[in-house]
Amino acid sequence: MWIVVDEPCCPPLRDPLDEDDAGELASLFKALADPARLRLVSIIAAAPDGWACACDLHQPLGRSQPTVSHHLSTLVKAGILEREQRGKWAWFRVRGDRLADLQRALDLSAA
Amino acid sequence: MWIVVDEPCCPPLRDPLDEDDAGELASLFKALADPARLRLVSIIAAAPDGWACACDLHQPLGRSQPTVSHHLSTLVKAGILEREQRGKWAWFRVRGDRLADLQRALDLSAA
DNA sequence: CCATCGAATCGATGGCTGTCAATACGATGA
DNA sequence: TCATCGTATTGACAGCCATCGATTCGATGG
Repeated sequence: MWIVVDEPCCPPLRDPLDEDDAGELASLFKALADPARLRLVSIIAAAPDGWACACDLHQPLGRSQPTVSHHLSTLVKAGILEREQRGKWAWFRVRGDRLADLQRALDLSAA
Repeated sequence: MWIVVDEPCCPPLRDPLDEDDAGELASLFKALADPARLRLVSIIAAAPDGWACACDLHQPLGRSQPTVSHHLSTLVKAGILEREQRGKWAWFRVRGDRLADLQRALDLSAA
């Protein structure tokens, strides 16, 4: 009796991105996978000198203050925003290097 | 009696990304905000001619067949993958132009 | 027409998350 | 020290989502 081996439909593929790297990269994308957070990054990036005060973010976003604070914290934890305390105000800046990392990660399309 | 107006902590900002655009962009990022989907894109992009058969994707991913099918469908719906039926096999290709769109969207860091 | 096989859909489930009201924290200034 | 104001945290809730087993769909070949 034989084991009949079907011919494969295609050659085997190797995996160039392991589970750990994928998880790390996914958490970066997840930080940007929300309209409120994207608009936050957009608003902050458009600030004259790159720094924006949290007090100016609630109103244009149309979200409550705790919600905005939550999103800012998420973006900081992901490394996309940088936070600085000035008196009783919190200021934020976009970390362009992290966005550049993401851009580079999307270069697998060039492979 | 006066209404005391505090001086603002910073100049007002304009919003360069409206809610609709943000939602559209966010759904693109959301499609990539999962380790399994990132690895799928990575594996498919690494295929010799750019096309990969679904039958070769379950095993390297370590996920069940329905789960992989669900993720592939998500990526196709987001426009990141392209699907083609060949006999009883489903083949997929990465749409580099959509990834390029994402790369361009991250250019707000250059502003 | 039927058996087979690859892929998609269904139903269920556990976990994650975006949101807000209420509250607590922290810095400033009187 | 106390009142004020900006911000963070807590608690709660509703909705979304990744996952899988079971089933169904669809195409192929006998």
